[in-house]
Amino acid sequence: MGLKVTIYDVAKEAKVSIATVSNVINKKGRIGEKTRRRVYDAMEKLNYEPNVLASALMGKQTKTIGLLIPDLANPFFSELARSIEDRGHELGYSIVICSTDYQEEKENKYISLLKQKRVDGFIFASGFEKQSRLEELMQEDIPIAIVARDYPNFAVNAVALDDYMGGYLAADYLIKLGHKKIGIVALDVYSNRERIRGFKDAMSEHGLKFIHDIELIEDIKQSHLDAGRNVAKKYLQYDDKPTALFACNDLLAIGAIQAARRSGLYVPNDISIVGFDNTSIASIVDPPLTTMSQPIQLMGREVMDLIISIFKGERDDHVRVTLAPTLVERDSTRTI
Amino acid sequence: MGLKVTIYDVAKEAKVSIATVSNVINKKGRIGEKTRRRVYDAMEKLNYEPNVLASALMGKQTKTIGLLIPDLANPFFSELARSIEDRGHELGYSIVICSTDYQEEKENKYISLLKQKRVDGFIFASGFEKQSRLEELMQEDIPIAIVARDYPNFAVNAVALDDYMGGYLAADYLIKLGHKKIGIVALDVYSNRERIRGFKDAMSEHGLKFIHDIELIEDIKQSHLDAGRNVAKKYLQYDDKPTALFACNDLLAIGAIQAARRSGLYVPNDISIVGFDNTSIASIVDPPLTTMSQPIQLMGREVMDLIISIFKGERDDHVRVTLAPTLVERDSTRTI
DNA sequence: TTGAAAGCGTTACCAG
DNA sequence: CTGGTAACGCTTTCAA
Repeated sequence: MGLKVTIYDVAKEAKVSIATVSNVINKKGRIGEKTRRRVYDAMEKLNYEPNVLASALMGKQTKTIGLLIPDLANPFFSELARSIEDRGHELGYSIVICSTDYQEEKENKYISLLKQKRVDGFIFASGFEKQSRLEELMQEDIPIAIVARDYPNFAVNAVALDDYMGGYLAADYLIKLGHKKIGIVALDVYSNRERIRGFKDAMSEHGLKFIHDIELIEDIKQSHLDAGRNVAKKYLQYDDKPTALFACNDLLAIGAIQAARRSGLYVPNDISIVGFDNTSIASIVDPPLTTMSQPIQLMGREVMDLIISIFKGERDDHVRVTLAPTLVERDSTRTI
Repeated sequence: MGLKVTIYDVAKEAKVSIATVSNVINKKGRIGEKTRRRVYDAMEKLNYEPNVLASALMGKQTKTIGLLIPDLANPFFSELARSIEDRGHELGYSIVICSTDYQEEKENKYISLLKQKRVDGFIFASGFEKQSRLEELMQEDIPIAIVARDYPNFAVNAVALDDYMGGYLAADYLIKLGHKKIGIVALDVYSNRERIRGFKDAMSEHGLKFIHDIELIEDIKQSHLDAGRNVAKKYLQYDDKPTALFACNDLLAIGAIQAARRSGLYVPNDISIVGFDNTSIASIVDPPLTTMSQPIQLMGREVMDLIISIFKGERDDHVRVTLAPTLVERDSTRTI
């Protein structure tokens, strides 16, 4: 009475062949209504659970997808992973999650491990991902999709945020609030650079430009909180200090708020700060953070749907889904 | 040149039988040094990756573990999942994560799904888990381990926090700070009740008792932030209001801080607040939260090691690992 | 409409 | 020390 009931047991119980059982399970071929009933009853009675391994061996899907993210403990990625998981389960897929810590070595190890386990495909949620690694997988005909990260000039299925637009909207908002002297707190990664580009363009359109050099944070692995604090601190030491700061993620923004407070400045009275991502902590901190919202739920859903459509062979061309960010206004900003 | 290189290809390349190849892979039997080399060379040359599915079909492990948690987007659980994932990977296991949202229905669905996929075992990180469901799995001889949740009077492998001690220590700390009138913000779940029991006992030892009735939050699925805010608000409306609040998790504590602020009270000057869990948000909020720390890293590591030891058959008795919480003092508390 | 038999890629047992 | 060969549980022709 254990795990050991196989398709043979069901066949015997229903007095049919295993082929028939297999067919009714997979709804294939034409099967008499009576036999179908008998088979279902037998499965029910024996509490039969098909062995996914065996059927996967025969070429069917494992119904499992590998998800590589930089760090599951980071709220942005855990929320994203959750939304991917949700949509995956809806569609009958399990997700195995691997945190790469932005390390190429780990990434290679996980990819190889998951390949051996015959996952049906990979979702890469930002991180290290050498382009060559992706190309290898595509060569081997393993479905992959990218989320929350863009590979410019590389044909790959991806759903990404319109980072440029996010930066543009953030700038637009701040400028409308009357801010002219604005500082940037950002990491040296592609998405952040895009956001800055959008931000800069919006400023230009209003005849504004940055009064201080932008210093990108190069060590991506360090605490974003600390990094944000440090960069903000520098800005606050200028004689001609900015009246607003645009931080390229919420953690950075919170670090900036802390830096301000430590310099005896009040947010938003003395300085406005806008973040990026709208992770759940944005509404928890004090003051609640005005931030550009990434539609995390939607992104998760979209990548999942994207990779499924690849499974189904619905596309051999490559799609790039671009989602629009929206501004969520809270209390870390004010008119000047 | 794809995924399709099998043990047969390796055998042919190395001019040996597949049995020999299998043996060198699994380091079984005695094999001549020369043939071993030839096999290794062949595997290397062909870029052979063993098919885990096939070997699992033969009774070997899938090297995959199912992890059921209430909600991956909750920082406590994402941090816990991360630590489990880390230890798992070190030991060669992949983790498939399922968020149950405290719903029995989802839980059943995931358990059945993962059984079909032949995971080697289950880790249950709190949540719904009917005891009967666990018993079923144990009957079927599927290894299971519990983490961050205790089943009193039920023989199961578990690593849990000493909740009673956590409550006791929190009370002890607050009392030493001079607080006598203390309120409780907690959920109506086993762990929280234990914490309160410890808290109460510590108070008794000092001849203290609660001046207001404790109202547990019954709707566990609602936003903890809101719930904390509401409960705290009630306390703050009493004429004889408490000078300190003990919240049974960090989110609740943050809700309490917000309630205080909205009533025009300053933390910690007007009221001290201590949380529980020491999730990463505890150090981010303002004021940084004094909280009982759960050793999340250690818990993850311990459950993983526990379930592995079950795989190895190192124990047929049941173990309960109990970890001690420690107080992390930040700025949400002060002497009275 | 149903069933027999040939795989899928491994491991395990038993000869040689 | 090495190699046949029978499983493992399922899907898929191809006949009947």
